[in-house]
Amino acid sequence: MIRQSDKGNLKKLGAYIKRLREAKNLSLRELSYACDIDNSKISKIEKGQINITFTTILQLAKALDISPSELLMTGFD
Amino acid sequence: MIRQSDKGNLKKLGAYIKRLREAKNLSLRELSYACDIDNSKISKIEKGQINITFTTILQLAKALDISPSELLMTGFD
DNA sequence: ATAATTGCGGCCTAAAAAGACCGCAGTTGA
DNA sequence: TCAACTGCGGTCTTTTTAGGCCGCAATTAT
Repeated sequence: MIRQSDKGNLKKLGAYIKRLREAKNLSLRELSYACDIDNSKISKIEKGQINITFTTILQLAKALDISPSELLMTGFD
Repeated sequence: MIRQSDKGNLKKLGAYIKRLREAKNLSLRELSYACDIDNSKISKIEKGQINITFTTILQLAKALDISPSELLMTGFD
C-alpha cells in the first residue's frame, strides 16, 4: 500500500534534511544529540526509508533551526 | 514518552485542519473521499488524537487545496 | 600507523499509525 | 414524521514508526 509517489516525497524530504544538516556542519551523531533521535534513524530518514510522524518533523525542524513549515517547502507531488 | 507539548501541537494542527475543512464546506465523509482517509480517522486527527505521518499530511494538504508547508504554518511549540 | 569519527545498515521490542468497518446520538431537511 | 447526513468513538488486524543498541567499512585526523 506504499504509494510510489510517497517514496519519492520521502526521498525529497530526506535529501533536504541532509542538506540542512550538512549546511550546519553537523554529523549524524551531533544532530542526533540535538534532537534526541537516534543517529541511525536520522540516517534512514535522510535516505527516505521511513515515513516520519508529525512530532518527529517538529523535533528535526527545531534542531535544524528551521520552522516546520519551512521544512516542507520542497515541492512534493 | 508522549511529550506534553506534542499533544498541544497535535491539537493545534487538528484544529487548523478542521477550520480548513469547514471553510470549504466539506463534511468528514466528503473530505474522506477526497483524500482517501477514513472519516473516523480524520475526526481523530482533528481532535489531535493521533500523530499523523508525513504522507498523511501530504494527502490532507492536497485534498484541502493547500501546500504541505502552509498546513504547518500554525505556530508550534 | 593508528585512533577517532562518520555514515549506515541490521536487529530487536514496544508502541502507535494505518486502514477498514460498525453503530449511535444528534442534527438537518424533505 | 422520518429519512438522510454528520461527527465521533469504539474495535480489530496489519503494518510501521519509535527508540535503542551494536558493529562495520570508509574516511579523517593525530
